[in-house]
Amino acid sequence: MDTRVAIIEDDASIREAVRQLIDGTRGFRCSGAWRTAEEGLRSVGAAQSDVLLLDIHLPGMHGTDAAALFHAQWPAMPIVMFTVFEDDERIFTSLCNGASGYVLKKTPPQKLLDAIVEARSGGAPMSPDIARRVVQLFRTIRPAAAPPHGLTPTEVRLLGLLAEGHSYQAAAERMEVTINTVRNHIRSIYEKMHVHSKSAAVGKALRAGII
Amino acid sequence: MDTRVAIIEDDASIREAVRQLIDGTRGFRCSGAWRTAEEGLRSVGAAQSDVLLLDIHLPGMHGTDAAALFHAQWPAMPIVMFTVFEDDERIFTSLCNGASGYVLKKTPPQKLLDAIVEARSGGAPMSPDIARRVVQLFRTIRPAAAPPHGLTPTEVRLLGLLAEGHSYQAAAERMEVTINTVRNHIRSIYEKMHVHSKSAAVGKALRAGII
DNA sequence: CGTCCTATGACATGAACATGCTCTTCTCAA
DNA sequence: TTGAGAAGAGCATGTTCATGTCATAGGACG
Repeated sequence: MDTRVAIIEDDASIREAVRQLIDGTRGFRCSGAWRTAEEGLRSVGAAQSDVLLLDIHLPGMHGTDAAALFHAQWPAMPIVMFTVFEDDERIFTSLCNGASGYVLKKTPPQKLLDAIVEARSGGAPMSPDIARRVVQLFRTIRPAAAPPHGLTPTEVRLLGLLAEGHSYQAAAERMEVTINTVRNHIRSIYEKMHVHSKSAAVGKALRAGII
Repeated sequence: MDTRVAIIEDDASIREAVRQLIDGTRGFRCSGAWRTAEEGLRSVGAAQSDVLLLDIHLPGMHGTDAAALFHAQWPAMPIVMFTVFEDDERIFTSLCNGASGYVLKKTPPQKLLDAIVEARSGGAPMSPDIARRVVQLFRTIRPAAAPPHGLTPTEVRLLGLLAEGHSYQAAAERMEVTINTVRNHIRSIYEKMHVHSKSAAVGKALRAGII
């Protein structure tokens, strides 16, 4: 299954260039490209995207704010900020608002594709400069460390999809496995978390900061 | 000029393997390899290293604590944690203590060399899993502004019970109403929240800070 | 004084879930 | 190199859920 990428970018030439890069690469497909966050918010859900590329400087709502709305509505869809800005404020806000990656527009095409793949597989793609700043920002803050949960990455991803409201069948399609495999993962999640229902697992996972 | 790498790692076989990897690669040179942080602290300065590879599980002082001492004494020398641990606590402590990278021991040799180069050039090399965790830690410090949700107190209470894993029947008993009433409340919760399942409602409610 | 909203209760039915088994493949550490 | 653990896949069975439709009673509001 192709990786479906949605793009929100106001500069038409950049937008089309990225779209062509994505549609022109095996294994990738552009599921939609919009000029503003507002337009994307109305359409990106229907587009069933795996990853969202989100510009920051947009007409209307800023990308940093839009990230929060997209993340609230589709928490399982990784958001990769795609911008020229590399100031701490925007990086910090974006990541706090739910973005999972942050790549600069000067990133070469292949690296951008790598970042999309990394984001889809649950990673956190960042341009080197950004990664450095993130680590530096880290030293200035004190987030609460989550306790170890013993869940595998697959199980965490599945939990995320369940929290979004997916059925077993829908989650299986997203994860590209059969429903039986999903059942088994759920089974081990329940064992590890000591729960016996989807909603209990989702509740516990969110409160524990696992997802 | 070669990139001079110092290693602190208690496992002799790993230590020697890394030393050979580094010394066997053009452009890299091992400037020293020690078994404990204490030994390293006495020698690494003289060794004039560009990058320090620091294990966490060490006899004597832990790598996470040692990072603070190394960073205080040689602030310009990037420290890359090199470990099997990927729990939030150790990641968090290491980065706060001055480490600028965090790579897992399962990292393939070429990637490890890449990480060293990236660290030397001011970057923040991190294994994909680690980068993901770092970004997730960021999200925990988001100041959540609770938007109005339109749910009645009864509905919120019911949502709380569902999030704890109660079934309709169990929730009905807790609320001292019949299961049919619970069904009807759930129905209006779903309408207001635009969801169609318990887990979706619980997921959305927790992320929105309703419960 | 109607009427909108909330809370309450009921019945029915098809879909989704929870959990009991068995099985293969792969990786990694002992 | 063997064995444990994780991921993946399948099947069966009983339970719970999601949603349709219908109904009564008490506040709130203009």
